[in-house]
Amino acid sequence: MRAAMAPVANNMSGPMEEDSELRRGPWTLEEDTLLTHYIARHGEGRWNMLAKCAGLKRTGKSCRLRWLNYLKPDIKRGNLTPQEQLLILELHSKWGNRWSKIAQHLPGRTDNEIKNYWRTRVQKQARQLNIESNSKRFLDAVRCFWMPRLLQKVEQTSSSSQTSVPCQLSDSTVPSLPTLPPLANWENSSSVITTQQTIYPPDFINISDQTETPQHQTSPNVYGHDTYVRNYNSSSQALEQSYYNIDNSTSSGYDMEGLSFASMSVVDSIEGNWMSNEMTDNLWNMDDIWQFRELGDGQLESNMTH
DNA sequence: AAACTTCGCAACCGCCATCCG
DNA sequence: GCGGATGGCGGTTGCGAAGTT
Repeated sequence: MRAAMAPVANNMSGPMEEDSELRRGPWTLEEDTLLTHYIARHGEGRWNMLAKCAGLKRTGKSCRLRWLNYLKPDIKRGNLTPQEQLLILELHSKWGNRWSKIAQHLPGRTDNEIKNYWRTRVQKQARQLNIESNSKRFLDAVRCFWMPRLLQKVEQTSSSSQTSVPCQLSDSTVPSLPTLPPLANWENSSSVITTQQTIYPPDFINISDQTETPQHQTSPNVYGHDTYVRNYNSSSQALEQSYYNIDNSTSSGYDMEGLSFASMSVVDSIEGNWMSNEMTDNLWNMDDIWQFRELGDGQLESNMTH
């Protein structure tokens, strides 16, 4: 789909006549062709000059953006795969809104696309949960629920179709398992959850930028990837036990600083729900596994239980 | 089927850093 | 060292499509 901003010419006149010829809004096929051909011959860079020499009535900035976000041959189009989504979540937890840096780890994806994904999908979930999307509560929820599910989805995808994993993850860019816990706050809360020391295997991932200190330091490696996945692929009960010492018998749920998920048995429902999804469904998002409704006084209940 | 709402995303804007004469 | 040009980045806008009422 193309956004169809009306082509607007600057309505300046007189001395600024040259500016008035500058086009804005959606690019035409002709413009795309001009830009593509020019870059094919002369390469990119010097965008203002490039725009003039190519005969484009566009700013250099506009040309650069059009090329980088749309025309460049290695741009990957289509829905983000679970792998890519997982990677985005992981990297965002490390680097925040540094979209271009995150995009460097997703070949063929642009910072703009990732930014849009975050705003339209991730922040939407935060809104639905009535949590600030950059709050610790939301990040914890993402780590503890969304990312593990994504990981399992990744596993299912890769095992069911070994032929193509759209996201070409190198060893250095394999997504880490959720940077789970900052769990300190959980332990300090009245949560019925007590956490085990390590919830994910840092070794699974090795995001290349080793010079940066993750926002949330990880625990020593305990699980290998296989173990981690096995835990997920085993019964959800075992899953719960392996990740959280959840006392299902004594509580209908747990309270995460006011974020009350319904009983953790919701995991069963959640899995049942998205395990049944078509593996070929590329447009897989959090909605599939993470649907809550408000119960009032800030409490949330998963729709999966219904 | 029409009106309305929400979603997805391309494109723009403004700020900042770097380059270069 | 200075200042303009350029490039890069994150935030925001606005429109058509899709979905809902």
